[in-house]
Amino acid sequence: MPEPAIPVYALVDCNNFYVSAERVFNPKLEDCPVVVLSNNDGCAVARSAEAKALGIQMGAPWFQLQPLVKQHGLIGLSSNYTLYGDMSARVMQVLRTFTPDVEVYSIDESFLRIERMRQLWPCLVVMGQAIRTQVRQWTGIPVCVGIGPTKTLAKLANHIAKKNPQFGGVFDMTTCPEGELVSLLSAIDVSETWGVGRRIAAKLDAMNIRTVENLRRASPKAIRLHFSVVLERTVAELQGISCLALEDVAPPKKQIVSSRSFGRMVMTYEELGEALSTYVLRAAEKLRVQKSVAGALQVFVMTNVFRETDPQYSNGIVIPLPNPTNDTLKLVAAALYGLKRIYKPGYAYKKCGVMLMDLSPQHQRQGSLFSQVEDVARHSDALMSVLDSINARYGRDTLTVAAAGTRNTWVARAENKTPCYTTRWSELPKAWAH
DNA sequence: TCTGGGGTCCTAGGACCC
DNA sequence: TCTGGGGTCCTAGGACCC
Repeated sequence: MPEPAIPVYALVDCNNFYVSAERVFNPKLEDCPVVVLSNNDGCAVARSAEAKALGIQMGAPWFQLQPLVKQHGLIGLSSNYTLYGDMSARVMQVLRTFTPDVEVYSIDESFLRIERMRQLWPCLVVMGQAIRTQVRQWTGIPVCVGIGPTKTLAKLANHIAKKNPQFGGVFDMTTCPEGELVSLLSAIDVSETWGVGRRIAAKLDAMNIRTVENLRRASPKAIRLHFSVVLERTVAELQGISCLALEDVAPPKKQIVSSRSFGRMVMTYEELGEALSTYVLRAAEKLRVQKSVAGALQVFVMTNVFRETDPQYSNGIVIPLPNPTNDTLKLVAAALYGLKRIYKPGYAYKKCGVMLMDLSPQHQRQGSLFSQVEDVARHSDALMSVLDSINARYGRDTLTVAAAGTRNTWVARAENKTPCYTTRWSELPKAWAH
């Protein structure tokens, strides 16, 4: 009987991912302070090292950064999620050439199970370096690698690799002498721990737990008493006891949300309805990709909370769908019915959205006593697959629904968006020979 | 003038049942 | 005048993540 393997995890994390993805296609962005902005050119959601050095915080509103544009040549790019999604897929593809045991944790990070790789490489740091080199060479994206006996420690190892250039972008906690580890973890604020957010950090601070090392030394029982089982698990993970497994097959989503802020205030039911229908279209597309049907849908609207002197209103409503569906037309109809119930005239709306809930697998769709319903479902499936294939072939929104409107004057601002270099023939980067 | 979007999990408390 | 106990299910809200 082979011994059950003691796990070793690697966390591969792209450096300043959105900025790095933009730099692959525009070398002029190299060495400049660059931020990538959220939807509507609202806040900075990714920052180059130079931008971080200027003191720009995650989530800083773009309009407040204008002085830095003049003083330091700060560049603000509108987000290009098509590009980032495609670049992300390429990075993950490279990781899979090292091991099939890959969990894509977010658009810019993956966990790898690597204990079996020990036999193939002189040591895991060498393997980590090989990953960095290969990803850089094949995609242009710089990454750092953290290695540890649990996911939580691999995350911290990655943090150490990022913050300490002497490690060359790879840090292996499994071979680090205890003394050195203690001094490294003592220098990291407890809030850097995966699972410790603002609230918990404040509570821990009151208990004199301020560094990762402090939390690692805490008693899991005491932590369970003051917090929940989640943080108890985190402490165990810090102590090297693996509680979180690699999830290499992504479970289907339990809810799908689509919402956006508008480029300008929207007053009328008609315009809100057009925006909402557009979001339902997106959500329904995602729903069909994972082959699910929705049993309910929530609609919500809100005014601009930052304009405190404006009259404020926000509301939401859940619309049950007695026959779970992934038919865009039915979902749009339900959403508009919900909107009618909560819309109040006289307010300046800033945002609305839709959430698809009670998702279940499409093939488990409940049968009906009446065969007619089955026929209708078949027709709906056929129509939706035509819709999806036309839009996949000719671009999103080639085929849409009338309720989504055609003027769309409410769409978000995106004043500095780069081309979809990798996903549209017409926007391929051009190379000029001299 | 301008402040993002999309997820998951856990817990407490109420409704309801026997 | 006396007024149980235990279980399940559901939901809202709070915490976290990127």
